[in-house]
Formats: sequence, C-alpha cells, structure tokens
Amino acid sequence: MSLPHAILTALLEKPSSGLELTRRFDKSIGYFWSATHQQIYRELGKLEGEGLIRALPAEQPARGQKKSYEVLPAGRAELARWTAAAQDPKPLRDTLLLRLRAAAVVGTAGLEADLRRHLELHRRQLAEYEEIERRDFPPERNAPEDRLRHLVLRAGIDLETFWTQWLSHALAEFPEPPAGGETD
Amino acid sequence: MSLPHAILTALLEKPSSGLELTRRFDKSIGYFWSATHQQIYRELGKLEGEGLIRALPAEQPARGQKKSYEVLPAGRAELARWTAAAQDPKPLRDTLLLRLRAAAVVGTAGLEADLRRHLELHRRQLAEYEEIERRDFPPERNAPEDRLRHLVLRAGIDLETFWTQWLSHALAEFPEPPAGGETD
DNA sequence: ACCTGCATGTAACAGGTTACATGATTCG
DNA sequence: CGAATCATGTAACCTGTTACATGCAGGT
Repeated sequence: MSLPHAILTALLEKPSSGLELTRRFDKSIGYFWSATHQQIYRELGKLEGEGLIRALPAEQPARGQKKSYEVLPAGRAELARWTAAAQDPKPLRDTLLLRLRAAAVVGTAGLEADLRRHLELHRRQLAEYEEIERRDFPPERNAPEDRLRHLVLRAGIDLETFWTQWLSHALAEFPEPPAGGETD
Repeated sequence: MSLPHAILTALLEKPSSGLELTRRFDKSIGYFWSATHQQIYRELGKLEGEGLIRALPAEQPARGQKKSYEVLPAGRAELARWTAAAQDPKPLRDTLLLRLRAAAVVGTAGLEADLRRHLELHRRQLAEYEEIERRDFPPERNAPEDRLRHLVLRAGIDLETFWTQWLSHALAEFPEPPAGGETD
C-alpha cells in the first residue's frame, strides 16, 4: 500500500503525465521507491477511479495522447492520513546476506567476484548521492523546508556507506582462508 | 527466486518439516529472509516436484502428519550455482523514507510518534543481535567456519546501528521547526 | 510511405500476504 | 467427549515483473 502514496506525493510536488512520473521514479523518488511505467499506469487508473486524482482536461483521451493528472483534496487527505499512520518496519530481506549464509554450507566458490561488483556499484551510488548533496544542500543554505528532503538523502548516503564498509570488510577476510563447508 | 534457496540452505543445515522450517524462519534465517508457513509449504511442494529435495519416509503422507525433507544432490548443486551467480542489488524500497518525503508536502503532523516507535524497535533489535554476537561469537574463538555467519550477523548489527542513529538524528531536528508545507 | 521515438496501455505470470480449512494429538 | 494445539495445506488477493500491443508525431 505504498505505491499509490508515492504517486500522490510525486503529483503534489508537480502534476505530471504517466511518462513524466515514470521518469521521476527513475530519479529522485526511485532512490527509495522504484516503479515501472506499467505499475504507474495501473495505479493512476485506480487512483482516478477512487476520486483521489483527476486528469487535467486536454481534449483527447486517445491512446498516444499525453494525459496529465493532479491530486484532488481527497487525495491530499489520504496521503496525510497515511503519512501519520503507524506502520511496522518491514523485516530485512536481502539476497546477498542469504547467499553468504548459503556459502557457509556449499562453499564460497565464485562468490567473491560478485561481492567486488556489488562494492563497486555501491561506491558509485554513494558518489552520486554525495554529488546531489553538494549540489542541492550546500552548508550555507539550510532552509527549513529542505530539512526533510536532506534527511532522506542522508539516509541514502549512510546506507550506501554501510554497504561499502561492510563489503570491504567482508572481502578483506575472504580470499585467503579455505572457509569451511566445501562440497563434501 | 530466493525463497527456494533460503529453504535449501536451511534444509542443508538441518533436515526439517514444514513447521520446523517456519520456526527457523522466525529466528535466525528470518533475520534476513522472512517467510510464512504458507509460502514454505508451497515451495516445499515445488522443490520436491523438481527433484531438489525429498521427503524422509515416515509412512503417513496424511494431512496432520509430520513430514520431514532433506536436500538431494541436485538441490545442493542448484544452491551452489545460485550462490555464485551474479545478481544485481535490489533498489532500496523503504516506506519510512517515503513518508518523510510525503511529510515535506502534506506536513509532519503525527509522524514524530511513529519515528519514536521505530527508533525503539530498532534499538531492541540491535540489542538482540548484540546479545547473539556475545553468545555465539566471543572474541576468543574465531573458527574459520564461523566467519561467514559472523559476517552476516555484523551486517544486521551495522544496519540496526544505522537506523537508530539516523532516526535519532531525524528526531533531533524534528520537533521545533514548523517544517514547511502544511495542509494549506 | 516508412522508421524511429514518444506515450499509453494489456496480458500473463511470479512472489508474498491474509484468511480459512482439515486432520492428528494431547490434555482435562 | 470437547477444547486446545500441532501440523499441513487451499484459496483469494495484491503487488511487482516481463513481454507485448497500439496510437501518434516528426524526420527522411
């Protein structure tokens, strides 16, 4: 029950068409909530049916025609309700940790290369976030309306920092020891 | 495509029935890959059909009868293959960050209480992990076959540490400022 | 006229969640 | 015998993923 609220947030920030939303879900919003265009169109239809958003009139409701949406008061109310409602944190579900645990049983052969690749990917993501921070939140301007957005970005930076450090640590004690539990 | 491999790993560590697996997915394995008993039974059926595991014979295949499974060689091979195969990290998808971004638009009313609750939950989880670390991985015994398991636990500890720190930081600059973008 | 790119969709499927159903065992 | 508990399962649904379909606009 989060995708509709992600879309409401995006549309409140700026009314958009499906494709524009898709583009924005590949960038800023997608940093913590990704979605494909198929999901977005499906959800836009639902939200419109529920009266939370409406299409801006542009005459043609035809197929290849751009169609922009804006949030209705009911949509804003629903988003505010959802934002304030108590929600339990979802338990972690991470493939890489699972693979490490599996490697303890079937052996580590071949795993190291992918760990290195992940490390490189996380380093790149971290650099990208830090670049955004430099650009959008320089130390001097600390406007209160930026605080929440900066906080979200900090979470991204800290998470990528965690992954790079943890992967470095993992790789450090990886290559040399035979690491128990081979194919027996 | 991870649940079957989580189950294979669990069964290699110790052959079990569906319910026993469910219990283990509420503890150690569930710390990074959770699953309900419905998922587990469904997946056990599939894995058996594919010849990766088999039921230990106990005469009754009846409904209320315990049924234990063990991993076949094909299952072990598949797990080794999957563990070594390259996989892209899944993009982050976090509700709390989304709610913060939404709060930047519709206002922060009511959010703070749930942030406090999350902080408390993460603190508890962190304490639990640290307790496990003290119990299972004391500094003196550093057996090589424990290394990978310890590494996985460290990831859990570091992640919970991140959340507690980030949430503390978030709450610190939260209460006082009016935080732009109220219900207008 | 044709091709490429933009834009909106449909369909089928896989994985996860929730609610419920059924049989066996144990304990009062 | 009845209730509680253990154990295995079914069914319906929701979300997310992948592959494909359709219409329009602009360039050559």
